[in-house]
Amino acid sequence: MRVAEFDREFVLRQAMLAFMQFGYAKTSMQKLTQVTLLHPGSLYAAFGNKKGIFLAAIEQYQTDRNEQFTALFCPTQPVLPNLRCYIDSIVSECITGDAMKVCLLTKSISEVEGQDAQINEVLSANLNAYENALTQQFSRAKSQNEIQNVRSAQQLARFFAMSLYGLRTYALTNRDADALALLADDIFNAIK
Amino acid sequence: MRVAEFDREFVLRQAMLAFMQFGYAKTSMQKLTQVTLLHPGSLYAAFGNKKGIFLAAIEQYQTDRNEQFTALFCPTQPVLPNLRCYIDSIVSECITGDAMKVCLLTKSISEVEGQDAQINEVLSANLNAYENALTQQFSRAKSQNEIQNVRSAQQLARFFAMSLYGLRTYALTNRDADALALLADDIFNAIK
DNA sequence: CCTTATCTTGAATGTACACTCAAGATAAGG
DNA sequence: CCTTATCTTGAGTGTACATTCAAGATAAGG
Repeated sequence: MRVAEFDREFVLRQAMLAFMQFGYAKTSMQKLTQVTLLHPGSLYAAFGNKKGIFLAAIEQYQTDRNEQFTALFCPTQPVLPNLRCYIDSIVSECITGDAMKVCLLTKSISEVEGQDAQINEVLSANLNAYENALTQQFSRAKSQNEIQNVRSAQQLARFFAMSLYGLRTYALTNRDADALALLADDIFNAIK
Repeated sequence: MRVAEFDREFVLRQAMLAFMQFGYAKTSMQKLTQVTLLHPGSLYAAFGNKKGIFLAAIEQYQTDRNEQFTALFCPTQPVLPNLRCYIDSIVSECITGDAMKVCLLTKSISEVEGQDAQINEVLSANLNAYENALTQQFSRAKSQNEIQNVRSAQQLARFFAMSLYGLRTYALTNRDADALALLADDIFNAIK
């Protein structure tokens, strides 16, 4: 007879940013109440427990990323320039140094791998979906003769995803714009 | 008038393995007492606090890795075959699924980045040293005409290091031996 | 073999955490 | 406007944590 007052998307994006910045273990419920502007009772009523907030935040993260992805990789445009834009946007995120410099999925799987089966499954599924989305793009690039590479679209997607994971990790200790730009060039050249 | 009874290297390697498996936050002092077979008092007397144990474990990790590295990259042998062996050994570590499948340095920097200045510095310094060691190898490979790549030795080293960071991350959700072998091939081809 | 400095032991301490719950507030239905 | 279901509030609870410390054990020096 009464509707929830808080904005679910706002709450989950705030939680998402906290998890990206501090990691799962170091994001306390107190910190979550602060950034979401919700009290413990409301958070527990809405999401069950800390793990529930985390899984919901991951879902929100993936939703947001999918939107960006489909917006950037418009099917009427050639793939390669879009891929280039995509890499450059990631380099930008790495340089600015805010929470988005990390990928919530890879940061989380690196932290909690082997600790919770459910979290592992969700993260794996999302990372696989990401790889599949990239495979589709490489497949289209090949069919449009944008890429004359002998490697399969899946293989190119895997290499590309792997490289981006590495790029974000590398950027954690070297935020030099030129160095990251050169690495981005290398990645781009390696998938052409 | 009495000498310490425990084997410092054993203790630090056990701690190192725990930190690699569980991460910094989830490796409790209780767990450290279990794996090191030492009581809290001894650990605190020897290393000050948990952070001290962590930093000492990182030092041990780097010492061990340097030994392996200099053993593998013998200066009388050509570089490229050694690099190939090196990648393959990392792929093996990723597949076996034990603690060594992760790099303590990158896993730690991913978890605690921005949380403790001292830990950040130590991890950054060690990762830089790793990049420099790789640069030396690529430099030698170029001077011996093993590599006709136009990119600088430093650039090749950065790309190689980045790729390995990515490979280890990728392997966390896809431990398929064939997939990892193909990615290893791609990395090797991209630096030749 | 006795002294003494140092190590070892593990129970105890204070703190921070995830989580609960009962009381209070508020919106929809009649 | 009153009822009632649901949300909000925040103090409270039990647990797990990092850390301490005083008592006991043990090796080296004289």
